[in-house]
Amino acid sequence: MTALELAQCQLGSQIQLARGEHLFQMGAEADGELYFVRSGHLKIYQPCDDGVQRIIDFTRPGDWLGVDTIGEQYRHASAHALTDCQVDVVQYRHLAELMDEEPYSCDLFSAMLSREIDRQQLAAAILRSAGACQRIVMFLLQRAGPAPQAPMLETHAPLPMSRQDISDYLGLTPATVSRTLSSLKRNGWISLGQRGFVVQSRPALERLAAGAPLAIAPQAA
Amino acid sequence: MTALELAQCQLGSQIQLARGEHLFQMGAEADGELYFVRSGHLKIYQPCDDGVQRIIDFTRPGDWLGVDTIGEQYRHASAHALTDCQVDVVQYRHLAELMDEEPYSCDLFSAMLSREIDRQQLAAAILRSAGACQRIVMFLLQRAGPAPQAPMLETHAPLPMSRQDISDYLGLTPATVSRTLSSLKRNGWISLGQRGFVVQSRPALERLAAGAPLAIAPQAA
DNA sequence: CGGGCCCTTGATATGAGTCAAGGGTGGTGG
DNA sequence: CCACCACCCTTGACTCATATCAAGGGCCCG
Repeated sequence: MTALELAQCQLGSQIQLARGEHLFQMGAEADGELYFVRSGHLKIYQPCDDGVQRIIDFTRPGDWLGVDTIGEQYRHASAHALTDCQVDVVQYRHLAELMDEEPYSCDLFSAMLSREIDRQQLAAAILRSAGACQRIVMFLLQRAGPAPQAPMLETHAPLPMSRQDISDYLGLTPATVSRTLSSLKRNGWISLGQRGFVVQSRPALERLAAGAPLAIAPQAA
Repeated sequence: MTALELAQCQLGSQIQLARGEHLFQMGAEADGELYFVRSGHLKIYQPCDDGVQRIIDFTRPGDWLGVDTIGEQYRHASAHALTDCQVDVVQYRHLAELMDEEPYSCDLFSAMLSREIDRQQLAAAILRSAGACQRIVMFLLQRAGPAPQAPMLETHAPLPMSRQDISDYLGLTPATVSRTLSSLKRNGWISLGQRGFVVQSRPALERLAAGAPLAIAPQAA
């Protein structure tokens, strides 16, 4: 991964995206371009026929984009900036050349694609088996990242997408997402800010993610 | 793809699996082995804690297995033969060497992984947005493959997995799957055999897959 | 021929969706 | 700088699809 980062340091040009701009649109020429997100958040979605959009994924800094379109001519989805973003553009052709020269870069790239497959399989598994509350809590824990060193000090995690986007991504409705978040807040597990949240009891959330039921509105912890 | 097939022709050893055998188990050493299914059907699943198993995927002849574990030490899932199978074993290391020598083989491999990512994204999108009937019909259409040349001649498609497996894969219950299949049969869209089915009205199924509602038990076509 | 397992089917329960109204927040224009 | 407006978020009541529970039947295997 380090090598890959270095790779795109040298090979890629950089673009700035303002909130609301598109990195690419579904159906556009892919041109063998991959993207590496340096900062900011994007959503990947397919504009569905009836105006509704199907959210495929949200990116975080350090993610790659466009890896589902290697060897394909046209983009399968659109990428929309939820915040201002810095994105590196990397030609797949350049990576391929690098892979010819550097012996291990090919392994790194394959491993990256492989991890992406695994990530998608995990997401699908969650959609198959988990209920609304479980999905939402898992989503929050993913966004919050790994537990901080000092257990008392929980960090503020950004949540730059709309409830509609979240619900679409999780296969739910905005109403259900809102209700569940409110419940979590009422119980004191999390607190909600404008465009972010804070985990206040990671153990409780992990219990919920593991399948524990969520009481509707009791005060107890 | 042709090149990849050729590749594993020369590089891989072949194994025979009898129905019920495992190709590999979750947690086993991956050893950088990939698999190419020549014939037969397998299911990929994760043995969940409570004995229930989470179906990740079903393979068909021509599919690759283990591509989610490149660069990982241990398997993330188990592969179980639903029928007798012929599987080619390919060392990732050998593929990597091939990629160093043959200029385009690297592109083919990347494209294969990329398609796999896309496949998983599509599966997740279906789980997010489609109801029970839609999921089942899409599943059947996938299994049936592309429409045959002679529209009248619909072929018999195998369905070697149990209802439990299907329902788990689609995020439903065996009861719902059974009910829906019965409805489809009653309406004359499909016919069901022991371990397979026949599409009798592909247009009707495609309407359903596109979102048309399924009447409960009318006789009309 | 007998037994177990899976599939089918019915009745009922429940989680999530739908519809709808009210409130907060951010953005825009005066 | 303030006020208005639009959009999104929240919350409630109700509906509906799908899960659950349970019983009966058929197929395959021993």
